[in-house]
Amino acid sequence: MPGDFNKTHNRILVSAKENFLANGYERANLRKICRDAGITTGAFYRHFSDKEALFAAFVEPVIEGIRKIYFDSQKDCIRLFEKESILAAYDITYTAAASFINYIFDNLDNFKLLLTCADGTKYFSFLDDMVSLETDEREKVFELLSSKNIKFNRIPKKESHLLTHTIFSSMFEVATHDFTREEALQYGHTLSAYCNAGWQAVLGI
Amino acid sequence: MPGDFNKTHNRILVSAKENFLANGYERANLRKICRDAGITTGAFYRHFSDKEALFAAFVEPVIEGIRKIYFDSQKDCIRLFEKESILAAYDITYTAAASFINYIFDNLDNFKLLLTCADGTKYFSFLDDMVSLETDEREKVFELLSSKNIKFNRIPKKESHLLTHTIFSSMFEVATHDFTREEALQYGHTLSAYCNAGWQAVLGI
Amino acid sequence: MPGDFNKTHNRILVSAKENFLANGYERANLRKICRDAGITTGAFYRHFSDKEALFAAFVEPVIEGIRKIYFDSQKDCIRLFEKESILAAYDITYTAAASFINYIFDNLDNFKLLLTCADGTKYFSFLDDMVSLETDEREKVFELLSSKNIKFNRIPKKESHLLTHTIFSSMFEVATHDFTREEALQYGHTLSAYCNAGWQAVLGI
Amino acid sequence: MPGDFNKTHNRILVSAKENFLANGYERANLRKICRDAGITTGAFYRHFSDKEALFAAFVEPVIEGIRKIYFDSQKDCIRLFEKESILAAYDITYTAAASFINYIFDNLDNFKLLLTCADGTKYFSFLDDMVSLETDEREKVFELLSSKNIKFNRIPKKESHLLTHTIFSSMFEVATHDFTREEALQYGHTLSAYCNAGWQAVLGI
DNA sequence: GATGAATGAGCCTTCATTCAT
DNA sequence: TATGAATGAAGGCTCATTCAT
Repeated sequence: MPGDFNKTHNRILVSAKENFLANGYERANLRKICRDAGITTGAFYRHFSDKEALFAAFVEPVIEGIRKIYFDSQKDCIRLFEKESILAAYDITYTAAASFINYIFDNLDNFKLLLTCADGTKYFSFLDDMVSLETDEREKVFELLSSKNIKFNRIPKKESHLLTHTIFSSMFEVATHDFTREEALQYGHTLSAYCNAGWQAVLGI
Repeated sequence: MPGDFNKTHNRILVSAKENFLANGYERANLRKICRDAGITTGAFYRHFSDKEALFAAFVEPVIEGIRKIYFDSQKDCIRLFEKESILAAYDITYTAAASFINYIFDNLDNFKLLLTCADGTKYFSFLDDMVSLETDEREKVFELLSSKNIKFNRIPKKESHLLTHTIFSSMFEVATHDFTREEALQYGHTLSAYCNAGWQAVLGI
Repeated sequence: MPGDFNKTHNRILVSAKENFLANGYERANLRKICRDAGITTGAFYRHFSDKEALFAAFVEPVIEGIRKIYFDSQKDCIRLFEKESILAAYDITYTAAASFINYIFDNLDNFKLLLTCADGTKYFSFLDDMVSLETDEREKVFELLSSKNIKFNRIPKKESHLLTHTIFSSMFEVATHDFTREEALQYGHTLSAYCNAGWQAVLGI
Repeated sequence: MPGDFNKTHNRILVSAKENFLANGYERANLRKICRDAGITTGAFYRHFSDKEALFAAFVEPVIEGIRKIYFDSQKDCIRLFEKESILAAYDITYTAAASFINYIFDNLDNFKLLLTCADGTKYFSFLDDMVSLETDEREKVFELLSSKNIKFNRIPKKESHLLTHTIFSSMFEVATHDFTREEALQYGHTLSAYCNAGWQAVLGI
């Protein structure tokens, strides 16, 4: 048996995805994953260094991916805000939301794993990490506004964090609530409107 | 030591809370909980029928409590909406948020357990259950609006569910982000403003 | 609470009988027995030295009783055989069976305990002990027959033991197969006929 | 030691047989069984799904086997009885007993386990199940006799059950009373004679 | 390179009995 | 004398990982 490395590798991934999705990282049984993949446990360790590395294979690429999308849209946002106006920045959230959602749907299962099955791995705080990222950016925007002498109701960073959590958690949840891509994109629009209105009400701008 | 039931019981609770908070329900080790409480594992079972019952002792009372508060404020909301106007109903969200947050802070650790350590117990879906409750109520309000011939942009139930998730998850998160009660109450106000504006934008009323 | 010793003692017995009958000696839970009896485990040890002593309270008297009945009927049997004939001895088995069965029904629950719930106690071999007793007696009868020059087909002691087992086990089983006393007595007659015919066929007398 | 599956498997079986025979199913300690087999408890579960499955490995094959033998000899018996006479049917019991006893001796330890160590498993009622089987068959024979207008003393089913118990229990007991195969076969003959005479006496035919 | 048997610490739970109060 | 909390060893079972072959 020449054991086509790639074929085996893929069979492991297929089996692992199924098992992780069904039971979560911790409750998923590595030996069952191997059994379902038609390999031995020993063979597994030729493909992945351990259970967490297997999980990482699904999750790390999309973390990278979504962060890249985030940073890009963040840059756009800042640029727009500086060159044009807050309103333009608000406007761009619709596009940003669509980018996010499209990327999520391009990698749907991986996001399901990341968002609902990561308990017990180092990725458990993914969402909160994204939120922290955005909260920090938002603080910078607040500084910018202040430096431009634009009056607004500055809220504590803690509040900003939780309000931000709102957007991200809600956007990612389309992955876990059986939305089609179309429904999700539609929802992205609704969510942007909702959040933009919310921020305007809270900040006064 | 002849054993004072209440003292031991409390020591178990203290130790359990610590361990559950630190590791989550499943990873928490019952024997360590006992060791930390200064008793043997055998003694434990005089106090609780099993590990899940121990967890339930923290969590069940506050589930009951918060549901009661929810239903009460829901009734108020409907009454106001019917007797007066939507705006009055929007207004009441500030009070409702305060009630929630106060209750959460009256039972802070229990909510931390419920919200972040319940994986592996039957309480894991608490938040989503609350959201489903509220989503159903919201559907009823939509019907009411329709029956009153009030024009609004009715959104799909799925979207409503996720938007609703936003509020609850955000409110409960004050329990897990080291807010003081005052900060939390202040945030409750902000969140209400944010969400009210959001809903108005989305529904068009 | 003056704690009427006898009342408590009886409550323990009632509870124990129920629990032993339902689960057998080993699987019966002493703390449940105490709970059902409305006493504490500590109090129990004032009444019985341990779990086995509690079981013995049911079982030892009837072991004594049935052995006495056995020895009495055995004596009668020998006497008859010596004074009269083998046939007379065969005849007396009908009376002996009736004595046994009546005694069993006078102490029905105790025999159920002894016969079906004694696993894990020193009484587990009660039936076999009875059989051994009778087998030894039968050997003596065989000697007697030989000494009288009565010809018969002497069978190995081992066979005698198993054949004897037949009678005892079958007789005791009326206790555990929901016979009424009348049905059992009737069966006792049938069984005697069956066994007498059997022995005659086997021994040739 | 890289582990030879079959060797280990056999070591487990050897150790398990010893421990089950010595202590019965429930009191046998799985960890001791493993220790005696020279493996860890974890290794055990590669070979058997649980403790009961280990016990079943001994016992299930011989339950199947003895039932097959029973049904075969039952068929022969009915055929003979219909084609020839009751007497022929009585005659065949000698052969049937020999078949049983030979099969028992071909699987001696397994029958010891089944007959004396099965308490706490689902096989505890094996003997009674066999008896019920035979009692039902006997009822059919009674019907047949009636339909042929053969006069006989029909006894209650309850009595028939207990009388039948006699044969089976006695036959199986050769497994647990240190008979050699020859002694047992000899005893099988005696027992058949005994029971045939018994039934003739009781039924009047 | 692949196998798969073995590891071994870990898990929650049970229970007859003891003994300070 | 009665209480009942506590003992503590034992029970069956799980599982990611290792390593001789």
